[in-house]
Amino acid sequence: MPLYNIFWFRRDLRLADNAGLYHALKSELPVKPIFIFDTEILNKLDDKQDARVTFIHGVISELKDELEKQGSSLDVYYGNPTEILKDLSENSEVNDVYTNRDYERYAIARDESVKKVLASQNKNLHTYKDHIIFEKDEILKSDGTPYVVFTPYKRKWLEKLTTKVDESKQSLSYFFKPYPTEKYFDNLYAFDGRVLPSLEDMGFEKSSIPIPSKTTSQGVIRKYDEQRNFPAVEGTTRLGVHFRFGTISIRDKAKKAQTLNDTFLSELVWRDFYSMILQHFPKVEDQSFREKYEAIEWRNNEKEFEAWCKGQTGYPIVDAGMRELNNTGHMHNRVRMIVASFLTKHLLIDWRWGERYFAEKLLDYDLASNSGGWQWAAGCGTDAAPYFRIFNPYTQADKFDKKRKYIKKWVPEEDSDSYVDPIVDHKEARERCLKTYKSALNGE
DNA sequence: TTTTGAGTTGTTCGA
DNA sequence: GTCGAACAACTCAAA
Repeated sequence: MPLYNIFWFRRDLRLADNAGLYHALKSELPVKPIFIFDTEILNKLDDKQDARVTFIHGVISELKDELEKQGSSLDVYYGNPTEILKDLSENSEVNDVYTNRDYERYAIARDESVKKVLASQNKNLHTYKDHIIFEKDEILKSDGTPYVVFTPYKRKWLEKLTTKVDESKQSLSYFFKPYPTEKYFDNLYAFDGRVLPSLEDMGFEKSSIPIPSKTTSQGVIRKYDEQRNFPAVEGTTRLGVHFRFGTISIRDKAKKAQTLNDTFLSELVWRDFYSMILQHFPKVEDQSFREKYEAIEWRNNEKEFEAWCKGQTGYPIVDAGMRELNNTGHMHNRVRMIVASFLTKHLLIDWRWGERYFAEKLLDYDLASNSGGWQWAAGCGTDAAPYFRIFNPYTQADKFDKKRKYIKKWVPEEDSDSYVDPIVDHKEARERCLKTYKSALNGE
């Protein structure tokens, strides 16, 4: 019986350019790939037709097929990762476990306990950077502390790209270089994988929400800066869900962004920025980065929250966005800002309520970016919009959906009697918001 | 240590 | 219709 290493897939569901898989395959021993449907996460999902579960299930099934074509397979488990890896580590054929790093609070705790369990068998958990370009301590100010303002962070991030780490002659940044994982497929362990549990086995049903393609036309990226603000146009890449689950490589896309469009590259820097913020300041998961803002007296009216969720606020651009989200698991970025501003400022509902709703619905939900974005909108974040910057939903619609194509698609009744009246008056809500924020921040 | 310049995505008002 | 200033001071980054 040969000794082998385990490669544990998590948020890196691909074979190409996968850092941890590459390192595992380069180790001396054959590699057995595994995936775990984590009950700690799945049990918290209320929607039994969660589109992300359907998506992951499909991806895992494909991954298993691909590995079988390589003469190997994928062992898929359903349960608590620490318990499963404890059982596996007691097998004397298992040497070490390889995986890619995950930076969320739950994942960090989970990996710590897995590490302990493995250590009790004198086995190691080897972890690698794969999900982002730069980790939290790779981009720091000259005094060694983290940036909390985006622009200087980005400057340093771009500078770092050009640093020479090795002597290769390639002009491609070292940090964008792909891991030639496929070259080492011979080192995959030959075995018959366990039977893949069905969605129903895990208490879920197939969702009918389609997943955006992972191939984006170069044209979209090339014109990203011109077109990204118009929700009626296919001007954004919709790659978020693929970054989230690692079905594409961030290095590969960053490399393309570098040559095709600075603004798109900038969005990928934002992704690293908010990941870095979450790593250095884990509290931002559910607390305002700026403590003063915890003093805001949210109105938190549940009826109004429900109207917002359902897209029944009487503000066409807001309702269009929420209905797009509810129906597709996606919302255009410009509209995300508008609905977030509306919830926190017009309705004075705690940004955490909105953040949780997005977490439930968004295919591309990512804790770091989601809490970063919501805190930006609420004004309580790192680099936040000043609180008096309150989006006017009418002006935003005129500017970015001039022909009302997007609005008409989701709110066809906007001009008819059947459309709900505005839930609040813009001017009154604006003044109420300014007053509420002002008194909270002045400690009154 | 002090100083200086700057900060994703806006809106409103009045000239 | 267009334009600039005010919004309200504050914190951060870097010299």
